[in-house]
Parts: sequence; structure tokens; C-alpha cells
Amino acid sequence: MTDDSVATTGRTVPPLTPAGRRVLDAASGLFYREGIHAVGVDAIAAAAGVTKKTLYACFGSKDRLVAAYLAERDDRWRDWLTSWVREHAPAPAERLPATLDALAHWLDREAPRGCAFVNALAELPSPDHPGHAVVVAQKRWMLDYFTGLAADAGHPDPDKAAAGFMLLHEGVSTVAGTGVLPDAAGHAHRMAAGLLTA
Amino acid sequence: MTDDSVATTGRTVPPLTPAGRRVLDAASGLFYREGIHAVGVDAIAAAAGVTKKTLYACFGSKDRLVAAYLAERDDRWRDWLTSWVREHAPAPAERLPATLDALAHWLDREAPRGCAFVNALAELPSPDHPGHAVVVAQKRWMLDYFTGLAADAGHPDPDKAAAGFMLLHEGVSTVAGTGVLPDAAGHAHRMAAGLLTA
DNA sequence: CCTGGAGTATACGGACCGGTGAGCTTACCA
DNA sequence: TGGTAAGCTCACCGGTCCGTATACTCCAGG
Repeated sequence: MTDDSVATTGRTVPPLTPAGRRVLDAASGLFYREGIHAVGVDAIAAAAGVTKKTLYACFGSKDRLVAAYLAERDDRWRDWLTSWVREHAPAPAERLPATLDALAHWLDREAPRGCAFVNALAELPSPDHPGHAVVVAQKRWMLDYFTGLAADAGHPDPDKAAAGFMLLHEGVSTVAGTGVLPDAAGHAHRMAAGLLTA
Repeated sequence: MTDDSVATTGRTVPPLTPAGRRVLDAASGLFYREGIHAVGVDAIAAAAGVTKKTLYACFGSKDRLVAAYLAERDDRWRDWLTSWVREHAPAPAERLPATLDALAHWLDREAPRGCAFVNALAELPSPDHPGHAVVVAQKRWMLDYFTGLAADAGHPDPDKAAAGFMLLHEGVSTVAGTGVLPDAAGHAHRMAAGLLTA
């Protein structure tokens, strides 16, 4: 097994068979839109055009399929965020605010129901669930990423700036899921400006 | 029916029988800790020491029991928040920041898994579910409450200030559910200071 | 006294849950 | 040519889901 694909998360993912690929794609859409507990394995298999037998041959259990869904979504998000920042914010000082622009576009295109990891955590209270650790790791990576960007920008207290952006990111994605505050990202952007000039 | 109890939400709640009271208490704890879909009506009835027959006589369906859980929790939160602010922040200018202190204590005492309404929304994507409207109303009330406090404090742009506090509140409660950022409320407090002096 | 609401106990129904067993076809590759 | 892996069909498992039915007890109020 030397040809496992390695993503930015550092996780190694065994390559999927074509049927396994369809299962994960179908599961990702259903889990995000309907919720994890609300979607049964029969519905996933049917949507993927695959038998349950194949689903279990590829993933072993529903819990592990959930973890795979979260891990792959985390991969996609990290790739999207980091490459957005690389392309749209060449100067170190512009990078932290640019993460909010990336988030706004992501929410618009890929996450109308808010943060998939927060939503998943709402359904997975037990730390024993294989998906739980994926969610916590995602949030921890976010915080570390912000800390690095703040340090690159020469911020006097990178930890404090990172904490502030963490709060803004979570606030924006949560509020976006409710629809009560249009242009949440815009408000966050203005608050970030105050945070960085102070 | 002239003696319905009326809470700060303006909702009228038909008075519950003793058994109905036990059902709602049991359901509230289980729904919040385990998640809505993860808890069955049999478990709720057993925890309340009540027959399913009684549960259905009092609430009609699981969906309506979920809505009652959310509505009552919203009542409790509004009472807690408004009375906290009344007692701890007599001066209008102190009231908006004081909401973050109230939130910190509430999370510590009543909401270790973060915002119950956000968690519920993660499990109730359909706007047809009776609980969906309760969640959206809760968020809208929060925004209106902040707007009022900002206006009382003489803030030049109350809507902008309210949006900022909305983001901070959602950010703090979401982050609290993940455990990756200790003292999230403290960080929010410092950001709020910058927001209000600017 | 007796009626009716609140509650009990037990059981059932049909659907769906996650998960498995046995055996078949297809296609690639040595 | 033959082996092997991927995937398929069909059937099945025990358990749980929400919701209902029948029948009995208790107790306060008119």
C-alpha cells in the first residue's frame, strides 16, 4: 500500500473503488442536507446505485462511513481555504481577513446549512464515535491555521488574533444556517478590521 | 381557557398535567444531551416514569414534543438573559457586554454541548417541522434584543452593533461545544470592547 | 353516587434500522 | 485459461422506530 492518496490533512485515505466512490458521494450529500441520523444506509445505497453489501464491503459500518464523509469534507475545505488565501491574498497582512471572504463563498456554494462539522457534532455527542475526533481535529486545525497567519502578518499577539477569527468564523457559519442575518460575513469583516488595527 | 400561562416569549402554553411535566423534563434532558433523532419516545416515557399512552395524550406526536422542548428552553433562556442583564448591568452602556457574561455562565451551567437551538436545527432541516420555526424565532429575538440594548446605549448604529454581538454569541456557544478554545467568552468580551468604542 | 379525566399496564402494527449470508456475473490480468 | 477481485441479486436477521388499541384503576367534583 504505497500509493495511498495523501491530502493536506495528513490523513492517508485508502483509494476507493468506483462503487465506493459513488457511495461516499451519495452519503456526503445526504448526510449534509438531511442529517446523519435521519439518513439510513438503505437510502445511501439506493442513491449510489449500489447494494448495501457493497457499502459494507467498502466502509465496514455506518459510523466509519460517517467518519469518511467528515474527513473528506475536511480535506476539501482545507484545500479550498488555503488555496483561496494563496491566490487572493499575496501579502501576509491581507491573509487573515481573506479567510472570511473564502468562508462567505464556501457557505454560498457548498454549505447553505452552515458548518457540516458543527452540525455533525450536534448529532454525535459520544467521543467514542469515529467522527467525533474528525470534527475536533478540524476545529483545532482552523485555530492553528489562523495563528500561523497572524504570526506571518506580524501581529503582536497571534493567539489572541486567531481566537478572534475563530469566533468570527463560527459565528458567521452558524448564523448563515439560520438565515436571520444577511451579509454576516460582511459584518465579520468590519469587526476583523477593528481587531487587526487595535 | 383564561388561565394559560404566558411567558416572556409571548407564546401561550397550556398548563401541563403532572405527568406531562415529567415527560417534558425528561425529554428536555435527553434531547439536549443525546440529540433529537437519537432519543426514542419509549426512552422518554421510561425516563419520565410514564406510559407512552400518556405521552401521546399530552403532546400528540414526537414532533410536537420536540417543539415544546425548544419553546420552553427558549423561555428559560430569555428569562435568564434578561434578568441577568437587569441585575448585573444597571447602566445602559454596560448591558450589551453583560450579555456575554450571562452567556458564559449559561454555557457553564446549562449548555455544555453548545446552543440547543443550533444543535436542533442541525437535525431539523425541514421548515415544516414545528420545531424549526421555534429555532428561527429564537435567533430573531436575540438579534432584536441586541438591537434594543444598542439603541438604549446610544450606539450610533444599533443594527451594526447588534449584528456584531450576534456573531460573537453564536461563535462563543459553538466554540464552547467543541472545547478547542478555552475562555472563548473572554476573547469575545475583548472584541466587543473594540466594537463599542469604535 | 357516579361520571369523567388522568393515569396505568400490556400488547400490537407496519415500517424502518444497521448489518449479514449465500451465491451469481463481470472483467481484468498473469 | 484460469484465478481473483469487484460488484451484483435476493433474502434474511434481531431490534427499534413512532404510533395506536384495549382494558383497567384511581380520584376529585358535582
